[in-house]
Amino acid sequence: MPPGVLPKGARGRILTAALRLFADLGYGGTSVRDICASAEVQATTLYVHFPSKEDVLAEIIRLGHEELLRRLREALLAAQPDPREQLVALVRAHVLSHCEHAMLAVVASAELHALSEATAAPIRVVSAQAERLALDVVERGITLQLFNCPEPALALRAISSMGQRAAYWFAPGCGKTPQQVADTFADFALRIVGAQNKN
Amino acid sequence: MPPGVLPKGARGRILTAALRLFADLGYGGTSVRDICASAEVQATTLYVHFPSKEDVLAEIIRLGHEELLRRLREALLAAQPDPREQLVALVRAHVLSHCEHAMLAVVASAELHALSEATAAPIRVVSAQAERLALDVVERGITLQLFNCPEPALALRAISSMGQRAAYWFAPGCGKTPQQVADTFADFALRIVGAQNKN
DNA sequence: GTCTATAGATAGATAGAC
DNA sequence: GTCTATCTATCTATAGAC
Repeated sequence: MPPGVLPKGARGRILTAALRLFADLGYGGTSVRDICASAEVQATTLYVHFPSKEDVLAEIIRLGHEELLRRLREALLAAQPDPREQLVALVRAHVLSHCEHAMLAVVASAELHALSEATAAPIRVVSAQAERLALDVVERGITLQLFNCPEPALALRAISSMGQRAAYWFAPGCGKTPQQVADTFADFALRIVGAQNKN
Repeated sequence: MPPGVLPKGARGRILTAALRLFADLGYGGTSVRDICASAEVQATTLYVHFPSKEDVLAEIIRLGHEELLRRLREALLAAQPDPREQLVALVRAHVLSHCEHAMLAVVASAELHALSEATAAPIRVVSAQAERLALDVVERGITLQLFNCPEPALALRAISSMGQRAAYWFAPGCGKTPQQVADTFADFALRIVGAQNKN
């Protein structure tokens, strides 16, 4: 879990335990009893802090998507105005977030379908804002003739796919550091959009 | 479901219904009763054809991975010996398979963790064979100095990620045909590995 | 907030008549 | 192979004493 967003006490322990179990066994494969046992609270204490098991999942997924959007915004703000640098900054932040908070990213994307449509709707808004950030950068790069990319929408799908899947295969000790993966995938993103060399 | 692999009669209907439900609700979110109702058989008929719900999932996942491997092998055999053509053929087959059998691909990858390790092991072997095909092509391209690719393992991760994720977002009527996606992603793959122009 | 007890529904799986 | 009936376990969620 990203630092600072986790409530203290039983509520925070429940979220942490639920995240780990949802990532391992899936939402449907995890019981409220499992979560409470892992959080070391009584089997019914979850209902003191959340109305239902689904609300626990919703909170985790919301935290996941908001954390990603926050990091993408931060990266874009700190980048030089050159679309190439902006794309590199976005991809690096995207990949790092997925490697460093792999379980959160997995649950946030794989279990979104388990939420009711009403619960998922505001989360989809956050997710759409993140896509918008990247689309604006790519379109500006094309307009400035710095990118040679006939299918920008598919290019974005491809680039975000690389980062999303990293949450599944990346593990500390897999032979790469998150920074190496982020740097390499940022280079791949530049190749995909057909970025001109800087010099 | 790919043609020709589906048994006739109740067993085939059960597999078809289970695939749709696993894709929509997840393995843990689907009950045996749901499957039988959707397959229009009695609630206990599933146990005539399968020892357990997990065996239904295992069969679906096995079919999914074997179908993908079959298509990749076929594509590679039909390709010119130039690593660039081979990579294009593999990526096209990979993307087409994931677009045309999206539910199968989603279930085969997302629910693999729901299988016991003993059941998953032979399926992982099939999956490893598919990776091997692609790795051999990329390494040969590097050896022949047709590819400029300092991180071949990460390049393969990136390329397979594009195709895998396509199963999630692609839908008939999304504005692209499977062929368009396949052609575009094959081009992205060439860009990622830094393929030299042919002329 | 934490405990025991338990409601009410549903899960996977089985038995046996036909 | 199909049906009815059902076993046993487990699920989410609630009630109420402390």
